[in-house]
Amino acid sequence: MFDSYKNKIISFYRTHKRMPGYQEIMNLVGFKSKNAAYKLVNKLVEMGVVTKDAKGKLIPADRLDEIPLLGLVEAGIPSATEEELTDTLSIDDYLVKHKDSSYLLEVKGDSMIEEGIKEGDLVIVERNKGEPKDMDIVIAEVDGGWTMKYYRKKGTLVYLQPANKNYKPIYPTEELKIAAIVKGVIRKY
Amino acid sequence: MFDSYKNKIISFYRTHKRMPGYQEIMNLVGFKSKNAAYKLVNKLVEMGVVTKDAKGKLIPADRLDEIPLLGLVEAGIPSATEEELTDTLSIDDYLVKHKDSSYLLEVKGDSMIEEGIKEGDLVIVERNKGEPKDMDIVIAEVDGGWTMKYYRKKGTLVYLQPANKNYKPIYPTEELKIAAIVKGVIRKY
DNA sequence: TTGACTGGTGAACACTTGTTCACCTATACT
DNA sequence: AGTATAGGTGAACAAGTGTTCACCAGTCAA
Repeated sequence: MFDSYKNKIISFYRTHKRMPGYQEIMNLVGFKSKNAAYKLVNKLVEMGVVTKDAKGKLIPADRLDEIPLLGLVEAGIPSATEEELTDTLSIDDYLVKHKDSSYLLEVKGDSMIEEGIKEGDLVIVERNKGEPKDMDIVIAEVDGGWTMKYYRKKGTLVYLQPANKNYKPIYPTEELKIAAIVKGVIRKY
Repeated sequence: MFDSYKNKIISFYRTHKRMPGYQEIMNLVGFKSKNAAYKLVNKLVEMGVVTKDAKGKLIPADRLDEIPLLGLVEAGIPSATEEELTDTLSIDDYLVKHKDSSYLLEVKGDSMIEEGIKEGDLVIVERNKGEPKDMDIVIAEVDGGWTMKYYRKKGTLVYLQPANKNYKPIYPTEELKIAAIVKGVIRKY
């Protein structure tokens, strides 16, 4: 009878992509007084489900966008009852630092298979981030086509190395165009 | 002089986690009339940067939370100027279908290395999703500890198979507790 | 029984909301 | 010349915003 209130507000946020106002909360949960909604909200704030900003407007607590991070696989998954999980993580924020210069690319081929990047995976790449370091994974142009490889730099020698024994390193004949540096990998099953 | 307006509103959303009101937009971009903000907003709506809901309130267009999906690695990265990218993707929504039963676990060890899951990766797991299928990757309890393995089911025979030649399959002696099914993998560089 | 909470109603407040209309430039194009 | 047109100001509107105060019905413990 109380978690129900919470869930209604959360699902309002999920569908409307914004927080409800107090009158909207009234209608949402069936109160007849705006103040009842006001008190309900304050309780949700104390619980950390939701936050208010400087103007009192509701903003979603981090937790709504985030997913519980439970720890190591070895530790297993705690029982449903003890929901005292402190650590949560926003996948978006974890993977993407600079939203304006980040892009997703779909992986074709198996040239990075030993790095754990398989065909069909998506890689998050960041553009304009200066010179890559040795062993960074980069998107580079060679012979008019684009590939993903390790960026290798030993002294003045610069080349591209696949993560697959079956392929040979690529020593660029002309200039080596680096389009972006790979910052993350995501795979869906 | 106009993209600057757009960026100010977007960064307001990024920092405040909600859309500004019209008066807030005024102060944000330096207008002296609320109506100027109103017209600006309507232009942004036509551009698809932002949307209005039934009550006229602003809600972020999908694009703000999403990241451009450019296509295959082979296709490379389009030049910065031609920003006509239609396809965008929300990493969160892509990976997480049921937010309430999804959790993140950190991977230890190399037992799934041939599946491209390395130590330090995070896996997104979903709980309570019924019986796993053959070759699903699961979090299971064996001998009092938890591991991640392939769930194998051949007729009545059920066992756990690692994705690493150096390890042997595990044939459960007693009951096999499946805690969750792995739905995704994320890795940050 | 008394008294303290808890959770709700109802009304009031100053302010912000989204929206509309009339007016005022500039600049660009015939 | 004139005349559109894009982009801004200013004022007004009803409705919703967050917040506060007074009040009231139950439940719980002393």
